[in-house]
Amino acid sequence: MPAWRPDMPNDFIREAIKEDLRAGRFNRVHTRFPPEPNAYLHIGHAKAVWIDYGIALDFGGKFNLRFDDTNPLREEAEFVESIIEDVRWLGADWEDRLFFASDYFEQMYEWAQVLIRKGKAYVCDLSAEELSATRGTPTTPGIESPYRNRSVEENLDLFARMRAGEFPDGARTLRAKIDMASPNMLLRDPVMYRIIHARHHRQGDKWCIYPTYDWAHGLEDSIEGITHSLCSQEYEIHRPLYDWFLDQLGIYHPRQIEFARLNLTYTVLSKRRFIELVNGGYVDGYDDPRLPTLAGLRRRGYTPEAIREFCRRIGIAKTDSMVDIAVLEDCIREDLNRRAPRAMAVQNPLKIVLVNYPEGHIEELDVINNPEDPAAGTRKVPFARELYIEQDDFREEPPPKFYRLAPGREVRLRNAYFIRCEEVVKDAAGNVVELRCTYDPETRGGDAPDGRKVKATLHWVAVPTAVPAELRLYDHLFLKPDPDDVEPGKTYLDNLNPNALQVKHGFVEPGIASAPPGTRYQFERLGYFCMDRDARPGAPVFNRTVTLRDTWARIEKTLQSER
RNA sequence: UGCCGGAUAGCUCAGCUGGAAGAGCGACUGACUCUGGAUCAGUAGGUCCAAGGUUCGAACCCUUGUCCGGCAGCCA
Repeated sequence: MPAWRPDMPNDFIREAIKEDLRAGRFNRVHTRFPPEPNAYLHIGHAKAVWIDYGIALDFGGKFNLRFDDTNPLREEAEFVESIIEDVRWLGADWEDRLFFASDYFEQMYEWAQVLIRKGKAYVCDLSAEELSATRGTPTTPGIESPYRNRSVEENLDLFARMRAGEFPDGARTLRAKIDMASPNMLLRDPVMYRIIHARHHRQGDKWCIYPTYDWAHGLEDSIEGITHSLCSQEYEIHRPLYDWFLDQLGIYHPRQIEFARLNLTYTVLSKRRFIELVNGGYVDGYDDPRLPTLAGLRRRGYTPEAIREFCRRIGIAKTDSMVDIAVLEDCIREDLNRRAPRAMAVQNPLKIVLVNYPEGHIEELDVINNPEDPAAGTRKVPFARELYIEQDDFREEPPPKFYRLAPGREVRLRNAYFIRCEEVVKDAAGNVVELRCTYDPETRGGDAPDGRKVKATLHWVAVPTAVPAELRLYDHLFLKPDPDDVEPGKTYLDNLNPNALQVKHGFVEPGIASAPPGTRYQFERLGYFCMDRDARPGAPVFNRTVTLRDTWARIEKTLQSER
């Protein structure tokens, strides 16, 4: 019996595997992740990958990446590449075991002949419509096909001719002969092969009959020596079929175990809906940072570490679950708080002038890169007479509990000086366009020698060296936790959050303006940001991954409701 | 009406072969503070869907009921 990590999670699948090992049903662990190459992976797939790979890791076993490419109508090589990239990015390692179900087609064909010879499969001439009509309903049995009792010889001959391309699409199928009255409708003589004259992304025109999922999947697992075939809940009712094919063939028999698929609040996790959102122009492609695709999350600034931590926290459930997206956000905050260097950026600039600061002078201030990580060191940040601060950080008539800048009030500029607002400059329309302030040279670095305190610290960027930056502020894609929570006649699209993306034209400190795409920062007091691939050197574009945890906003809300 | 799952803290979920009810998030309280939005610490919370049964002992096993989800592609 192999050793396993003593500190591994204690979920029901790992328990089942331990039991299999104890009982001698298997003496090793080998899992696989079997995506169909017809879409981009999303966070739900990350959960599956991390269950499959994590279990292999915990039991000192092996893990395969296998493309389940049995339907040439839907699959494309493009998706093979993106899926490989995503799984590798997540951190799962399949070593040299990258496989394609289509490589097993010949073996599957031979096994199909075995079933025909055993009288367990037959060629059926019913059309798709006829087949559907004779399948019955969940509560009434189906009707047996008139072709069900063809001779073995005739079945073998017709099956060979199906393969040879003698029949058009849909003309015939190969069906398993099981039980048309089974309460499990999947056992009512399911289709094993269908005729599809289409070019396969790897097999080209070699085949015109293609195996269905139910027939193929167990065989793929068997061929690869998988021990535990882990899949999502919707395949539970397929398990009898999975077992039936393997038992009839008498070949090596892996064990299928199902877990609940992931649902996340304020978003959707379905290929079909991604397509609708992209084609409808609601988002800008499959790697749009508003989408929970792995490509989108990566572009948004999520790290593989955060996604793995998320998978660890949500665990493995048997029942359908809806996970609060706040858990995912907490994971990325926790990770980035530790790792992301701090920087200063202003989203909605308000210019201030320090009237007692020398004109034309620029000084370099030493600033700590990450208070959570002393090893991150320090950097120089330029300071000057003219600065940008956040519009929200100034109120001409401050409400109670507003401790930021206001006329006559003193605050600290982070890592710099105390400043006091002396004068408010407005345009003809009465809008505040500039603040004239004084600074206290004695407070350089941010502390007053006389020990006086200020109640607020503001972030800022020096005007002469400020670099204009596009800041893309992302929020939840949908307005409601459950996007399907709609009135009759409306759809989930009516719940789209129109402010899921807000573009701001702000400024960032010069030192970060040319960082390569993918570089992550915490912009002090604003949130975590990640350089987008649309950026050009000197013309930065930052995506907001997530805001800082917003305790103050909650306090403010309760204060307001008390009044 | 058939079959298969499920119901545990405000939310989302763990809870192995029966042996003193757990986590994360959220909430609340406090500490600290040059991010009043960070960080850290602590507190509260549950008729384990209901009723009955087996047992020395049941969240767990059995029965019945209630409610929720899934299943009628030649998709995976």
